[in-house]
Amino acid sequence: MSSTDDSASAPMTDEETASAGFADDGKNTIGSQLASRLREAIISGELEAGSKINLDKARRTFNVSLSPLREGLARLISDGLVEFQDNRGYRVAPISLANLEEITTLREELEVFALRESMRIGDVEWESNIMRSLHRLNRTDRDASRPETLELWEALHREFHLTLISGCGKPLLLHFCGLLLNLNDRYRRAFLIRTSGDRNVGQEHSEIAQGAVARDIEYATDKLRQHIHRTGTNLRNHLATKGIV
Amino acid sequence: MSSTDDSASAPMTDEETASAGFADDGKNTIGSQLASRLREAIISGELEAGSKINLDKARRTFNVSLSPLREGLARLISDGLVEFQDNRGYRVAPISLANLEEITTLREELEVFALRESMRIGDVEWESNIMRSLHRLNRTDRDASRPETLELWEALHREFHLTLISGCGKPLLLHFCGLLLNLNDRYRRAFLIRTSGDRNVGQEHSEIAQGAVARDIEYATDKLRQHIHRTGTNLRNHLATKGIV
DNA sequence: ACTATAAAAATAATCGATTATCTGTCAAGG
DNA sequence: CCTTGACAGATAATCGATTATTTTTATAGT
Repeated sequence: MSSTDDSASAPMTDEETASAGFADDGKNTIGSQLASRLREAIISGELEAGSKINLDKARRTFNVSLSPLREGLARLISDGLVEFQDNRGYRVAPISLANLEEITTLREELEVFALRESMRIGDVEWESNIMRSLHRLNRTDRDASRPETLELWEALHREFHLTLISGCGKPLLLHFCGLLLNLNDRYRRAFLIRTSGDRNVGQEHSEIAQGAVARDIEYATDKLRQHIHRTGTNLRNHLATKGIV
Repeated sequence: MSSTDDSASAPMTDEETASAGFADDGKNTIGSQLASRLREAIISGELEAGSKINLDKARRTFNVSLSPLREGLARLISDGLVEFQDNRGYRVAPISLANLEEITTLREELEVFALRESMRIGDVEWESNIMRSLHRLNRTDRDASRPETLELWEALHREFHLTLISGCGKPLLLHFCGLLLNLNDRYRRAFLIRTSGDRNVGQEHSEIAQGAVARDIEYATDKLRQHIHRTGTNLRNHLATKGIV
């Protein structure tokens, strides 16, 4: 919980926006910056799942000292992306079929619960945010050939799912869902070059969103559950193809 | 996830058991030891909720250098017991009525789900562990007048609840439940000098355990949910008494 | 008096070097 | 041959000092 996070913040053209005043928000200390860079490196698969993280090598790679490096790695432990053992250092959290299935199951439980709660107590602001996130997401194509497109889509997708459940008024629950989303994204970015042809993900998102703002609890939660489940199934098949147990 | 944890480990008389060989398990590095000590200090209320943690003062108090101190604090962030902000340091996570209610709600959702899963796929080993934990717990009195008794009971209680759901085969879920249990315990130790007179907690635990090993899903999950809910209600009243919002 | 600004103190973050621990290798003994 | 133990190299953990940032205090101007 807490800690200066970022990932899919808000608009902002790109850079530090050297214009108005000074937006102090995000990545300040070296440790924070490293956490972001490492998180991205792990989720994108740049750092191989299960591989050991040599501190000295990493120190040189990122041009930093040990203290902030450890600081950054420590944060990724909270995210479940890095594992640690005393005197034996850090390693990128491994991936497995069982892990993917657990993530999918828990997403079905927690995200659906959070959506239900959001529909129960969410306000108009929440509704509006959903429609905005949906629009942004659906206006962005996920082109496998261009990685930068992919990253943008991932960020917007994550944003959409989090916005959907942001009305639930439960910080801890949102935290858990955010973690699961993170973990799940790693699998998608590693194995899903394209979504399976029989799905229209854009429409799935639209249906969920519309059900949510219409407060049709049964409809919306059903659609969300199916959405999560399908993604899980797809990913499972891709994993199987690559022979991962 | 991961990281060398301890809290309510296993038997062990008390000390490091200077007898047989060398049990390398737990608290090795200074950072790990600190994490344990700090965790205990926070849960027990020794470190006041919401208070700032001055690094320099803490460094002198615990007779350590900054590196391991930060290391230890970083781990407690994962536990949700400490909050952090760039350039502004650490503070003990605050407590509030809303927070307690969320913890209770999530425990009802997650622990009950984990129990259901455990009953579905748990093996005989799991059943046996439950009976053992139950017996240990019920043989231990919770005497408010002696703090050391209290700590032992807390450890066994935590152990019981975790054992109950340990058959679910879902590491992430168990991790979440462990966090929630931690957070919840802080409230109990801070505000529940004695359990309310109209409860027989020992019997509640027995009923849950018996239902679990008998694989009576409806009965066991109902009892667990009620158990968690009652604890939440009790704590809420105590908080209200002390004027905490 | 009240705000705004600047200096000073307190505090957090980082660095480079040192110390402790682990891991693999190789030789001696069985 | 296989196991055991000592050594050496690699790696992680810790320290003390330095640098950067924030917070407080003091000062000047209105």
